[in-house]
Amino acid sequence: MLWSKLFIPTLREDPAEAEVASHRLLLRAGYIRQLSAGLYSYLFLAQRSLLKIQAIVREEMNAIGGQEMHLPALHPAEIWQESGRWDIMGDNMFRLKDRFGRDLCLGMTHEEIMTAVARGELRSYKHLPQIWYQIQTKFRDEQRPKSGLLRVRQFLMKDSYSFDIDQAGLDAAYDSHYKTYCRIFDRCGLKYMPVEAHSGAMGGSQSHEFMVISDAGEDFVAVCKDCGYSANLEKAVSKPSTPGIADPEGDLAPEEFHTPGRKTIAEVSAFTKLPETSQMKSLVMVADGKPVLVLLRGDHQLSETKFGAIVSDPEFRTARPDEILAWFGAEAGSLGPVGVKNMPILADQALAGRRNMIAGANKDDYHLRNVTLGEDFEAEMHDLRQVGAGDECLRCDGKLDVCKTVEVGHIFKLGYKYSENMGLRVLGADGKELTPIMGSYGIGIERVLTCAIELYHDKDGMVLPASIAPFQVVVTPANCSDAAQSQAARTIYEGCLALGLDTLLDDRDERPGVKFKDADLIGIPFRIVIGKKLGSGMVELVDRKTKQTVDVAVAEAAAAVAGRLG
RNA sequence: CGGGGCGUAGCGCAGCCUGGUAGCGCACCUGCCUUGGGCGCAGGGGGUCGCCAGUUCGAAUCUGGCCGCCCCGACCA
Repeated sequence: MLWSKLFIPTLREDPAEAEVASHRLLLRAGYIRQLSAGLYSYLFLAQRSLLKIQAIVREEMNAIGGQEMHLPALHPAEIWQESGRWDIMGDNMFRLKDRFGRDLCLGMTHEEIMTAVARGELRSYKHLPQIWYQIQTKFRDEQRPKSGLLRVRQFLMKDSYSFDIDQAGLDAAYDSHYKTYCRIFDRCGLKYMPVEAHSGAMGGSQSHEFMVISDAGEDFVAVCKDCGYSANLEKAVSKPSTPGIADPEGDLAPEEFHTPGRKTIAEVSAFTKLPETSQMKSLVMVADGKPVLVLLRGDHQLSETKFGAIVSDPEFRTARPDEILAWFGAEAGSLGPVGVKNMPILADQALAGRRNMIAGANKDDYHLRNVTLGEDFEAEMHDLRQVGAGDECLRCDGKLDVCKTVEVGHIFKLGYKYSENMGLRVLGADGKELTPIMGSYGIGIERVLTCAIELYHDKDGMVLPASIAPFQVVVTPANCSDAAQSQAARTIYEGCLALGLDTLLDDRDERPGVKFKDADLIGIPFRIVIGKKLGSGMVELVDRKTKQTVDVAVAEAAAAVAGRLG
């Protein structure tokens, strides 16, 4: 295509509101423009790149028997009420009413709709298995859209759904999606890692996320460099580090001591000259309207995801100061488990086997020493702790790292939640009704592009993988008013097209510097420059990533690019 | 939703404190010039100063309210 005819509004300066690299470059390179918070127009370049990503996704989904569909984005409330998610989704779902006052919503995902299609039509086990997918716009009323295309209110998702007669079938569908996702992200040129994930509001058992390591991300993942264990921090497990010093021996009785003004773990640690690992941290939570006392080792953090799963109330909260005072007779900072009778006590496994620790005395400015779980109080033991960097891997004793990541894909074994709630049944070979088991599998299309930019950029702009770049090569005559250069550029451009390359001809009447800067900014992998060397029949082939330049003959330029693209 | 910041031309910003003509750079248009990393010269177009109200002879500037956007936190298939 001819650059002079295209709308590619590049900016010389960085837009003020863009912080993360991908956001800044998408705006500067003329890929996107913002309409409103979390709503972006995808201009020509972005659309080309997104279409390439979608084409890769389609090819790979079709290769495992996926059948593409197109479903409504506007859904009646009833269908979400049937699955129970009308209430669960809360404010994250866009809701509206039609002219008759009927409740509708904009789809955040399509489990309900796919299941509704299936239950109307799938009658026999012979119809299974099925993999259905779509690549469509999803809507989420995010509390805080941010970071350009990373967290938006309207975005493209490939979501597929598998229907199988039994667990083995689901396992196979899950496994083939896992492998397909690896192929898709490989082809898109991403560096990514599959990690064990928490299945969240989707429900279901097994789940993996496909994560790209990036400071722009919002998810934290624990990774073991030695054995490859990796899991979302919401779910990750580890061996706690060894306590700073061994516990005092013996069957000692709790003993009160004065700790004036020492409220935090760190303050009590400094005051007692004992490491934080010698303390019990007491947190007061409110779940289902009732208080719960949570105990952790002093240096550990509560995993809210794990806690929420145990109390099965996603709406739990921390207790207010007035509630704490009423229940404990003391303020936060002097709380402990000894003598607590009016609420359940949940203790983290890291406290098992520990003896004679420090805890709050439930009396302002006092703590207890020699507190032992199982002797001085009883508690339910659970895994409540959030893994921290430096913890030991449970599988191999290696050290765990914690990385910031962006989620580009997520696969779930849904189980029977939707088929059961929504009445999807087929007849089995034995003539009895059976409930199909489902899986659901998503890919954030824009996030593939965003992550590629986060991973691959330099001071001059994007360095996109050729498979998802809007064009593969740009042909740049240095001086358009030079007829020979223009003519040679045209010839090479047509040669590239003839070889099936996505080619851009920069025929703009601009100075060479402008064209070079723009080409670098929008991230086209190769550039053929026609300049003064044309006199000796040569042009330059420039690699965007390495900036390395080689001279090639005019007649061979197109083939040289094609060769490099493989 | 809590905390912070910002709203002046398409983009980046100054002016506001101390009220009186709306400015700069880039981009854009015309002409000349130039042609290997965002050239140069000359001329030109473009802004209800986020919105509403108030104070004042007079408001981009002071006061109040509202709206929008960004960042941190909380939240998040």
